[in-house]
Amino acid sequence: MTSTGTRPESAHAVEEIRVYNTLSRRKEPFVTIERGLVRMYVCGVTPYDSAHVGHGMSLLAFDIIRRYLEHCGYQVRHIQNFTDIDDKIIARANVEGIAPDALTTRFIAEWETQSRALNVLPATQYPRATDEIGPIVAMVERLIERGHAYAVDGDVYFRVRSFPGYGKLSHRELDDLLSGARIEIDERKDDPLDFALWKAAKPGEPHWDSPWGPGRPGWHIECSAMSSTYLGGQIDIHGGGADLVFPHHENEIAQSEAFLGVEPFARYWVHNGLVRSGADKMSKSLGNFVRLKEIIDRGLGAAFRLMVLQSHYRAPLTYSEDALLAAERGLARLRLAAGADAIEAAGFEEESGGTIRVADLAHFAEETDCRFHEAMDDDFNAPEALAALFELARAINRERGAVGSFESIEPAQATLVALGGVLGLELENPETTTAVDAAPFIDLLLRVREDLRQRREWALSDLIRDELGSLEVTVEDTAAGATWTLRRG
RNA sequence: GGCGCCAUAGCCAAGCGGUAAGGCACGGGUCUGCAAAACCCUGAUCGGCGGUUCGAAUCCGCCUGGCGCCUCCA
Repeated sequence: MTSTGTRPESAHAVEEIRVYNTLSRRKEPFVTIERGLVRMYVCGVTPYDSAHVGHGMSLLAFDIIRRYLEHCGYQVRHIQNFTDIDDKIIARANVEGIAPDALTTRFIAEWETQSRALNVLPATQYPRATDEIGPIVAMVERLIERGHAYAVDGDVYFRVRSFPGYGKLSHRELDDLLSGARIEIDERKDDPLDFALWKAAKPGEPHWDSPWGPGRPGWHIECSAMSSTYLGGQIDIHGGGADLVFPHHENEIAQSEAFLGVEPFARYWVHNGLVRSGADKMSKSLGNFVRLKEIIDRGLGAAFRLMVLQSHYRAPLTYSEDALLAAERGLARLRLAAGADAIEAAGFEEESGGTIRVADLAHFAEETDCRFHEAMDDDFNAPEALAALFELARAINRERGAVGSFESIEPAQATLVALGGVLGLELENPETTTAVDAAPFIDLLLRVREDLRQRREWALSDLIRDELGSLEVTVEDTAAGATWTLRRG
């Protein structure tokens, strides 16, 4: 590593970061509870089905935020949960005729595999709701003691009217919520908006013992409990998709603040925009989703990350096959600029007199570094940061063509690779699906072809290139000979 | 019905008061036996109508179109 792209670990540097807070609806200076440490809780998934592009967007958005904070010298304690018990899990398990935990184990494993495939840094811990029943029950008991919750027939509900700040995150009034009239009236509840903390088990359902009888946690409480267990009381960042603002995060605030007696529960509420498929939100309920697996299996994981980076994390992302392929092309150009292979293979001759240009490029790299950090400091504006990297890449490629000496572009390449790395882009190690089995034969074919080219037998030479092309092998002739790459997709 | 968001070139997408980043595609070049890649050149006044301002894509109002949340959801 070079010193390029790193930041001083001083408080001055980190205080330049501004983060948009859903709670205040504005960008705020980022100041952590404890200097140098970020306590971050990001809502994970309910593992009852395969992850789709929307989950990937959230995963990447927070991975990028985390990487940048670490780059700025913070230690990030990152907790991501699995809500591995709820109605959908039970329903799906019943359909498949397996136990709920067998189902969730499968999808959690899948999630972890895909997370790795997308080059997402592993969270510090991945707690599961079913492993945290003790803390959950304790929290519910405490809420009852304090008058914030009440038990009815084995269920326990949070008394929304007991928490004055209810609605502050999603900026709603209780009465406005009621007018929505989409809530089933349950006569047993004090208020229709009261939500379940604990649900009595129905026959055949998974259950745990509790002071209110056998049952399971309701949605929302598990996150409050896990956050408290793994991060202590107040935390710095609580994240998730924009669709979690209400009711999930609103309810979490009510539970956690009522429980902790501390406000705010999370200093920064960060929400990523939702992925759209055409005009609509992509979701399982709409059935218009693309599975993450499809993208990863096609070797387009890094391209997907670039696609996500090209739009702001808070803005909705319009997903399309075209956009994904466009990102793949862009990624290839960044990698070309970052890589040393091409220049060596091309065997450009050293030229003197490139000094001034080299100085220009070095200077440009410094400016890029500045622009990159300014963009990322401003609420993680990755599209702007990435734009700077693309311009640097063009400058490098231009320089390479003009001067052709590796030494002249190496420092700029180091900057490009370092900054790309901050965004989780591995520009040096393309995820080539190296066909080790076929490689010797392809090399042999190209050697023969080279001989044909020497004899100017273009027809046969082109035939080999075309045929290889139809076999997903792209052949490119350079000044130093032919190169080949295996196409993906 | 309530709350909120968005509308920028063919597509994706930044900018959010000082006169439009970037990516992909298209077209024209350079290079190449040809091709590919790379590089160079080329394209928008920012949904519509008013208003505020010396100045607005950026602020305010109205209109049109679309989306999200209010029910499971990253």
